[in-house]
Amino acid sequence: MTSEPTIDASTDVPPPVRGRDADLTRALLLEAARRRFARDGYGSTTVRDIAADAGVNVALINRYFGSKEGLFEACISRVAEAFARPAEPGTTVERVLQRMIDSASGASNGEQAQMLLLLLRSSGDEHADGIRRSTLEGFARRLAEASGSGPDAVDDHRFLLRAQIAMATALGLVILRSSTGLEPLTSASEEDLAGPLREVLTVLLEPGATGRDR
Amino acid sequence: MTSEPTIDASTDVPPPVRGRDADLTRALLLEAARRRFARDGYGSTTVRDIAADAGVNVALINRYFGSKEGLFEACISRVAEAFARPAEPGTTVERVLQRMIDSASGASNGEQAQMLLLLLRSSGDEHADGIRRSTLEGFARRLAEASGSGPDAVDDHRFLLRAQIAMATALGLVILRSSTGLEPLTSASEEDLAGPLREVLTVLLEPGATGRDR
DNA sequence: TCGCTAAGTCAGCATTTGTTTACATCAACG
DNA sequence: CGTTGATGTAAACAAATGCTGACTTAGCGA
Repeated sequence: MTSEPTIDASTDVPPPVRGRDADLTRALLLEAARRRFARDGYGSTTVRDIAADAGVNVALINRYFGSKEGLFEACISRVAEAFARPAEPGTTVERVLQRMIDSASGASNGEQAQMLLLLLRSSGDEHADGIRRSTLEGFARRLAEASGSGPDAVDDHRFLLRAQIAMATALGLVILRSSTGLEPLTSASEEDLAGPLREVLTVLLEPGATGRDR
Repeated sequence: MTSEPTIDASTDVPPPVRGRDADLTRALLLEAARRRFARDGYGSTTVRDIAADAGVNVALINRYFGSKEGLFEACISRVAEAFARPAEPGTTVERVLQRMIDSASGASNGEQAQMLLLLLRSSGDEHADGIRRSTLEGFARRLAEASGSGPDAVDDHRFLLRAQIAMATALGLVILRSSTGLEPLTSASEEDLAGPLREVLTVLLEPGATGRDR
């Protein structure tokens, strides 16, 4: 996301607007913060780190986001928004499953992984934690619904639990790959991971998969 | 931070007059530190927090462990030791599997969960991170060996990858239960979790399970 | 009882960290 | 031009934090 001036002198009106742009500054701060918070956690990240990464003055964090926690909450909200978007009823198990596989087996420092990691970071602020939890619960609920959770309450509960375990697998995978340099997991290719992951998620989410013994 | 004895001048005896015992002090510090580090992470934990939890003077952290990082490393080493212990060759898949299920589905703030969480925390110190990684890799290797990894190198690699994915599931579960208050996962009983967890781990670790999915 | 050493306490230090305040600079507009 | 409001910069402050050194005290053997 390096700012690219891209000189287009052909157009007459728009001057090469580079320099003062509050929206761009906000975006740069948000991206730098997301990366830092996801990688190092809230407590280990300083506002000066973020500002330096974004190439922006430290004071602007407080100007645009009120406080460090405000910036963190803005990051969380963005992730929540991204996760809440594709809640269409037409989603099949296969779709969601493939999406999870992509997220978990993609680049360990990719945007998807960053967002997942961010959902596990806490600043101690209740509001941010609330957004975090409701985002995770919402995703799990959609997952359970897509996996065929019926009107039966008991089965509903069981499906929800299984969906959350599926989420745990994806999250654990991302963490293990990014936070620790565990090998061969970290260097594993997407194809290497897709197979086993699909098996696991299928067992958890496919209604009739494997004998539900005992 | 919270709940300190404050002033109880009325009571005659009860000031917990713990005699001078360096070993006990060290143990108290280690336990408090483990809990704090596991729950809040390294950066969000202050030495004053730990000392207060342990009911011990702050300066003793530096006396007995050199520094905050030294204390963290001591915690990590203890966890590593605990994880390296039962590496007997007689371990069957079922044994390790049951152990993972117990760890992941037990109390979300139990000792087992705390140790797992600690393995995901980083202080940024290379030495501690090395211990962390080698501990995780060692556990995964033993898991792969127990699951029947043969002399074939390719299969070995596949088994190892699957073992690490299994670890990711257990770790993700612990994180999701302790760090976020995700429901119903957090309040789920051990029996609720054991079933699905066993299915997942079996699919990953049982040698002939790959073709299992109907 | 004395004296010594380990264990523990206390106050403060140097630095970091989040935040604020005052100032500088740029762009638009009369 | 000069003004004005938005944007960015620099310095500094107060609190927090890790750590240190001097001091006190308990335990214990001579």
